[in-house]
Amino acid sequence: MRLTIATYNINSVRIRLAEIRRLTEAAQPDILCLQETKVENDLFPAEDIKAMGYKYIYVSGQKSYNGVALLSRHELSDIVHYDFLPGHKRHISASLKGVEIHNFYIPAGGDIPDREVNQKFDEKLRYYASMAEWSHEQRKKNKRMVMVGDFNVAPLEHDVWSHKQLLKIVSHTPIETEAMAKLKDTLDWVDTSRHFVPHTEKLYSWWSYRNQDWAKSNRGRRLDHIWVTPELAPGLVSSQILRDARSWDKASDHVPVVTVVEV
DNA sequence: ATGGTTGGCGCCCAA
Repeated sequence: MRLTIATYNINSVRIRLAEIRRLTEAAQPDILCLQETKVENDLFPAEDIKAMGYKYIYVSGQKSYNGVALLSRHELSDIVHYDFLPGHKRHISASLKGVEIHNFYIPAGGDIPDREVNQKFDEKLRYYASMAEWSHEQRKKNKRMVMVGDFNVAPLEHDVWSHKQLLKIVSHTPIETEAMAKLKDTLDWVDTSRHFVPHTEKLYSWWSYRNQDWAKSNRGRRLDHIWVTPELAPGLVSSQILRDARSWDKASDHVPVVTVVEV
């Protein structure tokens, strides 16, 4: 079976329905993983999403902040919510044809890259440590897995517009990129975007709202990721970052990442 | 070096 999986930080699901529709028409994902839905479960716009062809909807939401969702054309099983940071709805997972799909919204970490003075930065690093511990445990299960989401870290030199200028900026500090590398090593996760694009080429999935002309300044970062376990890598067909989505009407500051894999 | 914008909520917080 050929599976198309997309991840999209939509920064409020209720005001971004037109953008979700555009993505579903452009990429036709089987499974669409959303982050920052910013809505409680009973207020989730399920009927609008179902009208786009996503009959199966699984959500873990809260008021105002965070919130994740899995939208699927196929019925999923084994819905699980991890609670790595109590009170924050940042994870939902499910299975399809023996493949586990995990959707994460990893904490952004605030502005100051010092865990002693910034509790949010400490929470982010602890979140990564919890994920690494969890991922390491999965070795025993020997399961095919996909992990997607807004990981809020741009790991490589060319995942940011200026490596040198961002080394002290949260999302690209060495302590964060090392935490992500440690997580990646636990299961030898394959970064599907970089599987198809050389590490020497600039690649971004997020551009700040605070730039007057995002395309002209092009100060992007690659914060959104789709990883697969090694046994799925031979089945990878394509992976694309939908840069054009940044110029859609009422765009999110993130754009979707879409990976096609034979499972 | 600083500030810039967006969304949700409600006169500020998080990103």
